[in-house]
Amino acid sequence: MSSDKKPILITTALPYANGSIHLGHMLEHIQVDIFVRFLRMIGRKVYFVCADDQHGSPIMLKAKQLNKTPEEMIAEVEQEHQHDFAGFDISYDNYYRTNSPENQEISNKIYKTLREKGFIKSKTISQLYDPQENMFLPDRFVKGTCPKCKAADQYGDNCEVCGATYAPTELISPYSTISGATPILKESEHYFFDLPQFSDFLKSWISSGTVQDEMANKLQEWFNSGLQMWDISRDAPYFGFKIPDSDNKYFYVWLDAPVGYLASFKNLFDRIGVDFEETFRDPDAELYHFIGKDILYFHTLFWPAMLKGADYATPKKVFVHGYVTVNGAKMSKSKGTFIKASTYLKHFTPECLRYYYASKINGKIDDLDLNLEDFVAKVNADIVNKLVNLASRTAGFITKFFDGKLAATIDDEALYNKFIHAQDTIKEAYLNREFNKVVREVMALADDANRYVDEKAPWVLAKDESKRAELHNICTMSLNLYKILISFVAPILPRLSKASAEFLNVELTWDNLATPLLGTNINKFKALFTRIDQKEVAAMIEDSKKDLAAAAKTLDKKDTKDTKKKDEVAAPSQITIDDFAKVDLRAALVLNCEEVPESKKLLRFELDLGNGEKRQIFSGIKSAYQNPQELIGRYVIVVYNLLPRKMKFGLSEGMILSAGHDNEIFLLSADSGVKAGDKVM
RNA sequence: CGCGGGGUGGAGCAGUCUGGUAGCUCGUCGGGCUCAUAACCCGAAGGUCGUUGGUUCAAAUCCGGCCCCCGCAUCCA
Repeated sequence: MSSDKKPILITTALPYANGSIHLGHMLEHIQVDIFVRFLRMIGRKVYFVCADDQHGSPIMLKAKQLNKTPEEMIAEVEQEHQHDFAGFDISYDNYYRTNSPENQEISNKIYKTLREKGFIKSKTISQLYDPQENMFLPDRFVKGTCPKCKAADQYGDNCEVCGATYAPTELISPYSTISGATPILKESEHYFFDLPQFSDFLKSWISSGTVQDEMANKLQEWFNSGLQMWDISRDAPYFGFKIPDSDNKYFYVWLDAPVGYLASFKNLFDRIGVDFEETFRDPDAELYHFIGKDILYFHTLFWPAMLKGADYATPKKVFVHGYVTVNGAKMSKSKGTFIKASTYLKHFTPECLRYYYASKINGKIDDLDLNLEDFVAKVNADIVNKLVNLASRTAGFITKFFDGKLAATIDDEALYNKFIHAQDTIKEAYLNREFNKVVREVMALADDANRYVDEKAPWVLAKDESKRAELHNICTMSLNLYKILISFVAPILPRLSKASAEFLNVELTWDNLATPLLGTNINKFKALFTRIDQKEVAAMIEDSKKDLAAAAKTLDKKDTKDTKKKDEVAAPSQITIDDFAKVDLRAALVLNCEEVPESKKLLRFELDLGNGEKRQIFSGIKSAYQNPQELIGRYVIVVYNLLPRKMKFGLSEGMILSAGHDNEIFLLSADSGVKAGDKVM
């Protein structure tokens, strides 16, 4: 951390205006907030900004689905996002948006500069085009049959069955996932950012300590395979900024998204009278980005190259962190561990999660496991039993016997000094973003403090009138230790520290850390932190399940709507007997059937297809069969010659016929007399 | 050989860079205390530090092989 005079410019990654904030996002925002609050506490000037990322095809399409304009939708989402972050006490100096005049202005300026300097090339490319929706299709909106293994319904870029990668144009019988229409090839002129020209610059930029060591290999991999030209334009219709001097071309969302950082700073600076250009033209500007490991590519290649090319300051640090897992596994919607920020806040105060995350944040890129049992234990044990207990167990004496006034001396200088000296270790840990060290250190000290109280046994002294002075000193000492500890964790627990400051009648700053509270008055002690209960965790999980079930329902509705539309377009066509003969249907005996715990729809079947042949098939009918074991022994009808499909939970070798409506789907079964392996005719 | 992270008493983690008696919190058991939000203090049990080979007087720590887990490939037949 250099040059103490310069303000530090800090960002969190911009959440996409396509969904809600969840506990994964919160890891980043809480982490940065703690860092920022600490920097402010030691007197550093910090500007901390974020924004919503609001452009791109997914936004446009989702808004359409919801029957809203993109502008309406992003405004609503932005409000929800801001509300969630505020609920966690994230102390941004500004939360802005990419769909803003500032962002357009800066994006254009950067683009024009890059163009003037010869970093923008144009090239005509052929791309799949949806003739019905009149739009070019991004890879993820094209599906078709894999050219290698002939598996059906594969995405435009790679096959999930055989793992092959290919261009969307190679798909056999491709279709648009938006309209269902068959895409056609259409030519279009695109603009490219000439990233390879920045190869040398990027290598030295990365090796100058801007990213953690762990990421070096990953980046090296990209250099080894050679940097590619980056397509920064998209054809209309597109929700974004029109490219200057172009006809119907728009900036790709990832071009203007990081510029959104600058836009947010500019919006803030214009309001508070800081010179934006001067700040960001200064090559020594202390610009720090915090990001998840998924968007490393954009932040360590394109973004610094763009800034360099446009003569802006490049980031000094890009801090990469891992993901949140819950109870050791990826967040899962069906398990209810995909927890939205707003859902969490209905059950717990932000402090609990802030503390838990802090206790595990180590500045590395490891994934962080939110173990819900551990969460409850740690919050209660550390915050309530140790830390707050220190105040709680001695404050009463001060109020009762000394009218709320603290004694005039520190009882145990050595112990007091030990606490004061810990500040160096703690400061260093904060600056290295090793909040887990901060927490460990503070808890070790809290143990010391509780031990001190125990040894001095103030409750014994309280019974002896002649020992009033001693009692006074001990309780004063204890509260002073509490004051130091609570100052140490103030960036992590802003609410508790605020309440404690009111209780102690003092302002908690880093500067007055070593100044003991002597002879001053404290206020009557009230419970500063409420213990949490495992039951509340269970309630939160239930809430998450409900929440997402509701979301799934509305989505399903939308899907049915879309399907209907599709059906109207492609009128029910008739097939020949030959077409039907291609489908090999057979009866099968259910040998075993069980739930797939991680899935919200699937059951796993083990089937006997006759002649000793056994198969595993997944079927999405969980909703109608709460007790899958009851299906064992039944005969079902199976599409025998369907290509196997690799699913998240294993290989599905065929398809079980079923029929249904809404979300309820029921098995078709065979009448008695049928044997496993019998053909349907 | 895609990349990265990890495997330390029942659970969650520190220690690994800079080899030198294996540590913290929770949980369990026993004891103490009763000021405190069923909180606090003391003690005990429990680990061949994934596995295997090597370097070394000495390896959780350094080097090589192997095994397992997780994330990046988003719930879908």
